[in-house]
Amino acid sequence: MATIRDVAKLAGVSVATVSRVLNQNGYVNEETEKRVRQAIEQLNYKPNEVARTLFKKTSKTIGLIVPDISNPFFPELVRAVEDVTNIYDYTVILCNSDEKIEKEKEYIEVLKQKYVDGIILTTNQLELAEVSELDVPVVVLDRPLNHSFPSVIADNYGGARLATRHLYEIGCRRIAHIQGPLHVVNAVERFKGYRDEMQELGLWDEDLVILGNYQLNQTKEAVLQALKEHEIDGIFAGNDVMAVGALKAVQQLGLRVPEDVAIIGYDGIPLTEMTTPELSTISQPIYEMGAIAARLLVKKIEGQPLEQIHHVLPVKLVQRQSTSKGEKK
Amino acid sequence: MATIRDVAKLAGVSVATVSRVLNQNGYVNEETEKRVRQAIEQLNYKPNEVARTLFKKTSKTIGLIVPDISNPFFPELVRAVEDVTNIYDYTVILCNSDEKIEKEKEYIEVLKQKYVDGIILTTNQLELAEVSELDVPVVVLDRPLNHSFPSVIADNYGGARLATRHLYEIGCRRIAHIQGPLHVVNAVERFKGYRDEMQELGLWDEDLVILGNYQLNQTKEAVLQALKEHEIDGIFAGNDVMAVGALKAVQQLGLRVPEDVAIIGYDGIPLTEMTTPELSTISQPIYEMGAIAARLLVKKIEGQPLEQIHHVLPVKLVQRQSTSKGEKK
DNA sequence: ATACTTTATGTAACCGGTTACATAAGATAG
DNA sequence: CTATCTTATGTAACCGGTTACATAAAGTAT
Repeated sequence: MATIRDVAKLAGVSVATVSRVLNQNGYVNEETEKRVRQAIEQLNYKPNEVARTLFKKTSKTIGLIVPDISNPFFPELVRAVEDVTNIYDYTVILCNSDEKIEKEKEYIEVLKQKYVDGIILTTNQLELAEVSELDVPVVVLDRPLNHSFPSVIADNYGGARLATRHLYEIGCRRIAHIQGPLHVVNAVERFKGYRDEMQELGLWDEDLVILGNYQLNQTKEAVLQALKEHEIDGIFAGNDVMAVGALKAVQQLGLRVPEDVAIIGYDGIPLTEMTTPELSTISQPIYEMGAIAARLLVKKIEGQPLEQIHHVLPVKLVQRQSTSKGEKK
Repeated sequence: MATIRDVAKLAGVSVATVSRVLNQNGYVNEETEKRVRQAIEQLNYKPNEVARTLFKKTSKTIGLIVPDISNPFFPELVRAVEDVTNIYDYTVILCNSDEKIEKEKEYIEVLKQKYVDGIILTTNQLELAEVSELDVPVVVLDRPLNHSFPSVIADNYGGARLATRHLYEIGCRRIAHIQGPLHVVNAVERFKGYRDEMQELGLWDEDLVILGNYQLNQTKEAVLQALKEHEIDGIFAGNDVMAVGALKAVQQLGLRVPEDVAIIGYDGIPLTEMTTPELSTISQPIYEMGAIAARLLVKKIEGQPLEQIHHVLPVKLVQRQSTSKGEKK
């Protein structure tokens, strides 16, 4: 691997001049520049990014901490972050935290030691104190953390009300909710939206709340149980995977979707189009969320002012077969 | 941020001694070590990984190039790589190539400039010449590239024969194959397995080969077309997503799965359990593939000998409802 | 003609670690 | 008692870039 000193020697100039050519700053004579570029070409010289990082304290790398890339909600988010940061020449270090605070802390430490320029965090557990100690730019994605960092989230509460109301409007009156893990802020927000809407509709009944863990099988079992114990004609699942679990349970009991039990999920991942019947869902602008977070982070890194710190993106109802009963209004 | 010199000053020793304490090499007096550790504690000193990288030329970082993390086959693979490399204290830079040779080359260049210790490549387009110029350890994952690098792949050819034979055994005689993109080596291997098995069974008919692009909608359209033009009672799809496309097409025509048309996919992603009927598939040990590749890479980086360079993992038939016709044998 | 600005280039310190080499005291061997 | 080894520590070069500062020639204003 050729170094800048090799180039300098070959071109008959000092390293400073080569550096000036590379970075296009300072004064360099046209002739000299040509010679330097030739030397670079000839040696196939590529500047060492690590040396540059050490001096400049900026690595053109960002950290992205997600709970689990295998959760089908995240790949698209990650992809968006990668796409956008790449435009600005950043690479992405991917970290899976499994929602474990210990892993998050460890990763943050490692990322700092590697001089990442910024971090996008998808978490809801890290304490304000911990995170604000960070001296790197941070953007919080998908989970409201607190108000000191720029954030990008979707309207969980509103989406939940929308889903609940939709089930009501197609005729459901005994609407159950499969709630996600209680330690996940978004799951709680969605629950609140459901609860408030149900109360407003005068349909609230706490027996209709089913606890899920965002996984297929556990949800299916929980829903089987619930369907046996309570009368239910609509299910609002806290995410799409749990909606599939509900679908499986309903079908297993020989009930029809949506005629006997209508189902709506949450997130709008591609999976919802693959089931039979296709699942209605509250669709979040997943890619856009990632893209906006990435843009915010880049701006923050580059010291540009942010016009808007907190972004709450709208969600939208996507009605498919699982809530299309014809006209039972 | 405290540096090693700050620590040295506070502890009243030289930087060399601090370095010795940190790296546990060379001689250090017990008393001295205690003082140094105290100083480290007091200053909350964390060694600067970049400076270390510059000198040691190893970054404890690897690059992972995949076609597209949004393709549901890859998240689990990525997760496995992350899990395993993390055990050995590596972090992972994730790169999406979209199977574009230009992006791959760019990423490889950037990764090298960042002194990554190794690269895991999921590609089949990069020429031998290009890749062997790399002076970093490389492991090829999921796609056979050539024989100069360690590789981890699953038995695509065998899996395809298995799938085809399975359809035959449950009574199908007009077995179509949805082939993946022709530039993807795996897709071609699967096609060959299908073709050879069909020929051996005396059922080969080239009209039964449908070209898919690994996507849902295009596949569905192609299958609708094929079902109208040809008699078909079994479909072997080149991946699971295309199997869902086939399922949609069959159902849209009012045909029953598996009674009228049996369907089997390939990959074994979680999606296959979420459809109705659940999809039979050829299951690849996805997580294991990623884990093995990661272990190979770490070994290569650390200069350990590899007992085995090329790993071809077995696949297995997972029979579910989409190929369970009762006993029409 | 003098003073100041612009252009052009080089020297060397710096970023924050690691380590080869030098030095020296105490332990052990012959 | 001297030679050699082990233990302990420091000095300074090094990794490969960037840049402050110095120097000087050429251009421009007064």
